[in-house]
Amino acid sequence: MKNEIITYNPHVSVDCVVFGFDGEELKILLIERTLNDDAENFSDKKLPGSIIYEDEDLDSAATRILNELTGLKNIFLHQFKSFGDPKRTSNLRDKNWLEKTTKLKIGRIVTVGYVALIKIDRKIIFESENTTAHWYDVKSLANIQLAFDHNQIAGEALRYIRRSVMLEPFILFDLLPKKFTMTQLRNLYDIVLETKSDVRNFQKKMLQIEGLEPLEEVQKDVPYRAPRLYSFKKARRREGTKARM
Amino acid sequence: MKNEIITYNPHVSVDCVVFGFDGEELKILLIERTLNDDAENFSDKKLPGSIIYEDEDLDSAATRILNELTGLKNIFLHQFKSFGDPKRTSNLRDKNWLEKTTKLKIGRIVTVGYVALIKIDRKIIFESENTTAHWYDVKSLANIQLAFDHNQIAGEALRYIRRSVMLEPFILFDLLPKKFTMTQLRNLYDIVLETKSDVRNFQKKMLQIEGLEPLEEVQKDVPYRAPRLYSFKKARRREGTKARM
DNA sequence: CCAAAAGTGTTATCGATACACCCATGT
DNA sequence: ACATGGGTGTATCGATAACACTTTTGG
Repeated sequence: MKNEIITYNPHVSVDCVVFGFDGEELKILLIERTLNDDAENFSDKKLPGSIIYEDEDLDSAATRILNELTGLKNIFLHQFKSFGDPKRTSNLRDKNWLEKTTKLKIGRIVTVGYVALIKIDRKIIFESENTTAHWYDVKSLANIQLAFDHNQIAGEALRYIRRSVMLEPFILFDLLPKKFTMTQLRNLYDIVLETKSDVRNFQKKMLQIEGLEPLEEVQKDVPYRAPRLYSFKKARRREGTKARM
Repeated sequence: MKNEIITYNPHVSVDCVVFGFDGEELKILLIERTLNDDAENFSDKKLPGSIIYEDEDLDSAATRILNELTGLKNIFLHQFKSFGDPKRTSNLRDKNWLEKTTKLKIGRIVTVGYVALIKIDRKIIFESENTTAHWYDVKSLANIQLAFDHNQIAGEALRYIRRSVMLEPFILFDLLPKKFTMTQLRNLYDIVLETKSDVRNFQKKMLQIEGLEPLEEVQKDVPYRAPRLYSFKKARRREGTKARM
């Protein structure tokens, strides 16, 4: 009876989809997962994520777990969707890995998805005890088979980010260094939204954003005309824009 | 040890925020909860929701549970946010009620929030064994203390719907009868977004929506000039609108 | 004929788009 | 001097916003 409850009762985890931008490609932070076992040795990739603690809020769990797996601190994580397909943990590798690492018999896991946009030069602990974290091209996700349903989760996260960028393009500044050029910003925008922006129109549109300021400074060491740098002093996030008619 | 796991391990529930519109006010579907008990007799209100089954997807659980509690079928429920504050079930009344109704010792519950917009004349089973469902003014939520964190969940649902209406005003047609007047549509729009739309501009904007069609028919039995009726033939939901520049 | 709500058009402004040439720098 | 990417302005179009009088109907 009690045993029955244990398997009945789902566990809850969080998974963090962390995006970065290296100037060329949109990147996603993945963790290498390895299992050395009587049955099998394998190594593949997954999103940073784990089971939540007993007495822990979802947001706090996401922050804690991302920190434990990557060393990242003070990351603004935003919840975007939960995933609860009962078969999402039924792959045999996933089952074995879960039992080894959690030491629990786990019937099913409902996971809460979080996204973050971070500067790619943030210090990440790439190697910890059992895990190594690395940046991968978001593009390449189509060819990588991630653990669990993490391909699906990453895909939903990307769609979520796209929608957010359309509404509030300034969130892209989180992915860029403190000082950046208009071209970098435009490349990023176009990569995320899969668009091709016109250089002049893009400039006009971006300069309307409160807090985006041109600096009296240009990029160094470029083999052509040095582009101007910009920075974003975040004005308080504006309140819910109301449509009026 | 096993016992420890039982309390450690959170349960997962879904809660459904169902909105309707009676022509005057935005309404929310709530369920009366009663507990008659040695300790206390009380009665208050909550969102329709319950613990998910072992082998059940979140979306299916939401559909099933809403049906069980209200008789509603074929309702399009949309997941909008999950709530996992460990204290969300710690109110004494909520604890007692949970133990009585679920017959489980429940440590904590993470709940997944769903919203639906439905026509208010849909047949609802207002009385079932332990529950009675009724429509309440959304306005009045400020003065009703719902069970658990359901005030917060309802608030987030409302904000979610507002954002959705701004982006895709045609979702409002789900709240209106098959034939409706422009004034009804405008009232609804303004109630949801807390705006005051200009009659003429509103008409122009709405008539751009593909699928919204004026009928050769007017409302009957009104003590003034009879307004024209409109209907919405849903063209396939348009695909993700891409921003281009 | 009065009260109540329906219906209807024009103008001004703003934001979005399309588009091409000269400029600064390093080699 | 040349190759590379940087920087800049104008004209058009469509969407939004402001705004007021006449029409229909029931009582």
